[in-house]
Amino acid sequence: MPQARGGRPRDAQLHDEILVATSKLVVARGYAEVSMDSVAALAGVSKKTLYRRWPSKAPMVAEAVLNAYGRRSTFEVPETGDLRADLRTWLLEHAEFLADTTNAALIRALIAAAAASPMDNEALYRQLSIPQHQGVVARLGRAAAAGEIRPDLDHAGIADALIGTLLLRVLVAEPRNLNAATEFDGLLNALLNGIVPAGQPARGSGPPHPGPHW
Amino acid sequence: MPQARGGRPRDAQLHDEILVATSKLVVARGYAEVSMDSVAALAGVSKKTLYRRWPSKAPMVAEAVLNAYGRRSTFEVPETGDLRADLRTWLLEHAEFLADTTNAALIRALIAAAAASPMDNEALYRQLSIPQHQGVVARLGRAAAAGEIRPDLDHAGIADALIGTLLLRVLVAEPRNLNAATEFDGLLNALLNGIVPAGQPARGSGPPHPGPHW
Amino acid sequence: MPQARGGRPRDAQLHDEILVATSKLVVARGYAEVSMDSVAALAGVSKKTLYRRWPSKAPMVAEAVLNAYGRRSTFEVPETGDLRADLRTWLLEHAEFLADTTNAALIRALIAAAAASPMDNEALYRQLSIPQHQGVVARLGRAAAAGEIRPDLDHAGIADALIGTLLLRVLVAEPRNLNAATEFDGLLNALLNGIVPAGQPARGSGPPHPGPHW
Amino acid sequence: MPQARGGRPRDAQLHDEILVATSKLVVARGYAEVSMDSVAALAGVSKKTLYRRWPSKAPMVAEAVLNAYGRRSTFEVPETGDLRADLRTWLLEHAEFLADTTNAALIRALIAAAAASPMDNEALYRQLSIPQHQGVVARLGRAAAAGEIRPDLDHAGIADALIGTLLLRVLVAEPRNLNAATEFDGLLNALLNGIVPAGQPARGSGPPHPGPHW
DNA sequence: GGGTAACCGAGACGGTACGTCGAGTCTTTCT
DNA sequence: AGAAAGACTCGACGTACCGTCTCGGTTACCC
Repeated sequence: MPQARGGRPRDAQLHDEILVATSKLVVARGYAEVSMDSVAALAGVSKKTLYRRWPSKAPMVAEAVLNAYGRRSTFEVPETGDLRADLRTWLLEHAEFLADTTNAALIRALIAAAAASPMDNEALYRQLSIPQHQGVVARLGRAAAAGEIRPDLDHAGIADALIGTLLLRVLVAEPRNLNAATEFDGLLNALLNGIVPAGQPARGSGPPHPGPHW
Repeated sequence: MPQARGGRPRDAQLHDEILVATSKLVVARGYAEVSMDSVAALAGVSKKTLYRRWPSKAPMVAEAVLNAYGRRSTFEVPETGDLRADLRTWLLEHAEFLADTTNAALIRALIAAAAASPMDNEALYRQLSIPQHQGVVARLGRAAAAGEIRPDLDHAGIADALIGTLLLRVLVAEPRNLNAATEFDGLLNALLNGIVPAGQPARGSGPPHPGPHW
Repeated sequence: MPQARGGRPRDAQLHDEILVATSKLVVARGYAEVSMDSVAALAGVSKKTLYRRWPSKAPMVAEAVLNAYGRRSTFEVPETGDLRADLRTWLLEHAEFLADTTNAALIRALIAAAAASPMDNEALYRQLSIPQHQGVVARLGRAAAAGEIRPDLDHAGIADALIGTLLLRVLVAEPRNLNAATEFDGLLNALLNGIVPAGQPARGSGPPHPGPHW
Repeated sequence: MPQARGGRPRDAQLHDEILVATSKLVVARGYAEVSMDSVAALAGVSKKTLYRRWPSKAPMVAEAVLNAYGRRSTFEVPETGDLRADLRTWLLEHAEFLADTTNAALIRALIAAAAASPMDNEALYRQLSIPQHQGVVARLGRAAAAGEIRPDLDHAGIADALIGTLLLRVLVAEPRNLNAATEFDGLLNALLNGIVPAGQPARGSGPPHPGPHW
């Protein structure tokens, strides 16, 4: 049996209301401009209640962002049978998602929150990236099982490259972001078909995988 | 142009002392925990002097980080003639650099500084990533000129993927980071030789770009 | 021990336990530093129980102080037939009582409680001072009836002066308090025998009261 | 020469503005309802500035009250040659002063401040009472020098009795305060002419003073 | 070589947010 | 129904940091 026999239980509904209020403010004003008082006011809650649930502002905002983020995006990699098209669709969906001011604000707030509490910033980023990572890895796994791609690939490494590309785009936020499609096509072209000319394997061909017979 | 006719000139040496003090504190405590007062105290300087040189905390920290970063790393892509080996060397150098807590802290601080002043965060990131970006693009360009790789590639897209991978690693800082080599080999294997089986181009291969004739 | 169905049996006992806990804390920390939570914790009682019995902190502390005070002192004015000696004894008893840090702390707490709830501060002070006031007035009344003192005196005014002297001593707490005896003797000397020289009534002697024929 | 070579000096004018704002709020709302924020707002000052000058609320309010009090009342004992009339005038002036809501509020605030910081509450009361004390003692001294009163009196004890009477009146604040005159007359009658009948000295006549020849 | 203009250290200042705490109320479960 | 436990609102507390300003005092340039 659990502890906590007596006493009024915490209001579970408040948890959500606080997170929603927090993410609204984060989107509207950015991490630094969100104060605990403003969150408390918007959520109709006292600061004490905030601090009962989170030790400080950073983890509260982090949870709010993760919560809002998870609510808005699943972004499972589609599965039409055409891997290139599926990955392209997935990348474009993300690019579009991040092009939305609201969503970009959330991500930036998470970065700020992570910077403010260096202790757990790894965990924060991981929570953000792992779902996507797993989605890509799973899709590649199925492609491999279907013989669509070579069997000796490091799926995690490829997923990291794709996610890293997206991450770099959020942070740098270049104006050329608008035509994300051609950039992604360039990457996918390289990745799918390889950089080296078709019949000419790169020198010192990759030790860890069973080299092909060329 | 005749600026500053009269008056005592700024002490150029102070500039460096301040930047060094700032980067020390950033490494030790993280961006959020570094206060202007603490920088002033450690540098033996008044706050006024700080604000005479930088408009606010974020650009000061950014310059300090860039300064410290530039002092420690050049990381030009080597050129042995073996592209795979060269990129592998370059990736590992960076991974090793970022595995040092001090350096990772600097990068994280820069990201935090950028998040704190969204105005110029693009410029900040670009200052950090562009040198590396250009290095990779130049190396790919020379490889293309030498016929070492296919001529129709989007070098910028590939560079972004590599840099993005590294960026993701700093932020997420997974424990598996220790054996970066195998992950990089996986990525390079995919990138160099292509994901799809050797003789079987992916379906719908590269529509938007002038597809080659294979 | 048979108790009622619902649960008021501890009623009376709890009351005392709370008051004792309160007065302990008041003595140890002073009025402002005593929190309802600390009282509840020390008394092993919930805050709700406190508020079931008193409307707020001030009256609770007031009752605790009055309770502790009444338990420690009666201080009836003695009646040996010698008024000066009796008043002197009474004054010294009080001075000694108030020289005890504990007791002085109680009085100060009561004053603080009264200041905190100006509504009923009169009642508070009166509860504290009236018993003493009545004691002095009664003693003076009997002295008057016995012809020991002049019949035309304002006993209440004299009592106020004596009590006021004591009150001033608690609050000011001068180091010279140690030899209270001589100060009291000085006051009693003036009060008993008069300030003006024996045979020379003060000018404008006592206009408002029916002056005697001297 | 004093220390504090460098640095911007404290703005001396702020000191007064803060004290004035504080006493205004104290009069309007009472001690407990005055917050540091409200004082800062009314004085047009930051909280930091308040805490630079006073360690906490209590001494700040105390100084403000003492300041306002000293500004409003001198209450030197008049000197017409008629001691009884002079003391009567002085007592009535004080009673009238304390009957004013504003002034009573100040005194009560001082009491509350003293209760909140038990450390220096003695000093607080002393600052309040000493000027008055000295005034009465001085007046009595001159009366003694003029042969107006007996030479063997403890002037301090008498002053304490008068001030104590006033203090008791502030605290108890009885409705009968309105006709303070008759109460004071009663006290003065007793004090001036003595309690015991003219020709009949009290038994056990006061040891410490040179007893008269009865 | 005396002015003057900008520098420098020190630190007060306004503003704003932080995280804590106390008073008093309310809601649960247990007895 | 009364009691313990403890969550809840409200609002003040005292601290910290940012960026500005004001001191006394120090250089450098320029006339």
